Amino acid sequence: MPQAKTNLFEDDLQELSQLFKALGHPARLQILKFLSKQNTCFSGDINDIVPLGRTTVNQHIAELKKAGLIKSSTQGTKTNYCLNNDGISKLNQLGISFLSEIQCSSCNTNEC
Amino acid sequence: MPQAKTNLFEDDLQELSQLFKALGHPARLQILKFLSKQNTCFSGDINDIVPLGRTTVNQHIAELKKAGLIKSSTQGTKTNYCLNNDGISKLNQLGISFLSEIQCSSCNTNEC
DNA sequence: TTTATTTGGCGTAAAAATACGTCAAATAGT
DNA sequence: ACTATTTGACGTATTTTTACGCCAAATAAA
Repeated sequence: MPQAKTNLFEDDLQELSQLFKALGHPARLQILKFLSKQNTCFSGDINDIVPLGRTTVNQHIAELKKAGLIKSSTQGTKTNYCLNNDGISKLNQLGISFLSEIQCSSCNTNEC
Repeated sequence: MPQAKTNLFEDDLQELSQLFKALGHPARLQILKFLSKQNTCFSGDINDIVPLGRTTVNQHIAELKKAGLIKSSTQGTKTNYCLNNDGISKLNQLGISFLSEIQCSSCNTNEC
């Protein structure tokens, strides 16, 4: 049985630091910023704007997803990524103004 | 000559992600929070409150220092650490409310 | 049905972060 | 002068992160 990994730190610190960690890479900030501009949820050609290989970008995307900051839906071969209000609202609650502009209108409706 | 390491990302993204990265570990958040409570700048027995070995804590302290979020001064064998308004104000500008309470009154005067 | 696109998954190399132990210097206390 | 404290510095083992290349599945296009 995999041990429950005792938390050395209080849960809120743990959670908060996870959020900050997710923001701790320029590529990921760039992706979030980009997604916030495309108020129509855009596909994974985030690749075109991030100066890194596709695989690497995918990894960063996966991390943002894991952190609950973005989500995805598939349309054919393409995948649409958009901001996840669940996570973004956490940031807003923290008052992170850098991302205050981040509100994807078409997200969290049903379009993506 | 060590090459100037071309920046793949825009400077503001780079700088911002560095800040977030510094906040991306529970121990470092704990330290910042602790320092904000001790409005009298307190010494390096941050060790007592962080559930990690002394050397490790020192490393985290060093990172916070590198990020410009804290600073230190020596008194005898002891070292006083306190928040560095230079860095903290950056956070405040970002609107990070978690740390809004962080204002070390006696810091940045001359007491530490 | 072939062929091209778009992705996710897997493996992996290199670098960075994390967590310590040990040691040595500075200084405070006896 | 000797001893104990408090630190920073150094080395190092592990783990994570970062960055890719390659392959395979799904679907769109020819």
